[in-house]
Amino acid sequence: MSGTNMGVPSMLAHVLPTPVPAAEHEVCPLTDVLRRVGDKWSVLVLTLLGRRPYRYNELHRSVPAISQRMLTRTLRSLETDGLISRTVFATVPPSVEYRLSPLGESLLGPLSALADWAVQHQPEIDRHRQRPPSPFDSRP
Amino acid sequence: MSGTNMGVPSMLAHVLPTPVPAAEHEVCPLTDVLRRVGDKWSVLVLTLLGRRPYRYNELHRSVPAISQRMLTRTLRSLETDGLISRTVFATVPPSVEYRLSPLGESLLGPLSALADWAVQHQPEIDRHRQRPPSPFDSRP
DNA sequence: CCGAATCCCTCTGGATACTG
DNA sequence: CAGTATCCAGAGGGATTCGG
Repeated sequence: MSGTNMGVPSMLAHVLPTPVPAAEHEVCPLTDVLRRVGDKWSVLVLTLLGRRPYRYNELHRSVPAISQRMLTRTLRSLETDGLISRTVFATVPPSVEYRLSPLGESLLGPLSALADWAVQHQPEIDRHRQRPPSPFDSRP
Repeated sequence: MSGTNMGVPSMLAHVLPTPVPAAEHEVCPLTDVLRRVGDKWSVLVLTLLGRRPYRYNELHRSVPAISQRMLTRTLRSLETDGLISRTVFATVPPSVEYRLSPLGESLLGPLSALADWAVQHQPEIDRHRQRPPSPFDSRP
């Protein structure tokens, strides 16, 4: 699945219709996914659910920093996109189980590849960020 | 490079210190990259620069929908993180060339894998999104 | 040609309080 | 237990204008 790196150039060709993408608001599927899971909490939740199913408060305890509001919103949107499933058990008190859908599981692979890249190159990125505005790289 | 899917669970383990990540504002390297490149224009610019170097107005012509302000901002931040390089040629009129850095090129691989996933599964996601709030999946 | 500066609007996300 | 409802601050992003 495109795992083998065949040389870098134009590997993203299929998401760039033409050299000049033309139309108004580009709907790039890649950017769509990036923004989808690029919010503050989705990756964290997906990663936890990648291990095992969780119940709502169980997730909340595992990620104390998230507010109830944002946890709910994150779970709802992940469910809306079909990345996770939500099952209500009509017990007393009620319990709700969240788990990764097959679609969500299939996303973990590519995400993991990106995560590998991230941890590997973060030092280099950080070095660049802390570098002052650069004394201007110009050539006559 | 983690391309082979070894069974889904805990593939992102290295970005999850413990089951309970603890501290205040989690600094997840993966989320950091996702947000970095998940803005509106970065992927598009990176993809173009993945083909060949571009000059400023050349990029602007290739992506008419982007404002000068956002193009500049996008290029600046990509440069700040070391993903692209900026070279000023002191000609008249002046010209500025942007090109992918080696770091930027190394990112295209993982991004491309995610792009493949995106185009492959987008129909399924769209089907889910258009599905009404679901008649409640509950079990006693 | 390659930007910087300003204004303004929207969307994200946090705090807090309340409910079936 | 598993959420909703409100309010509010800050970042993202567009339009427009000006400058070296």
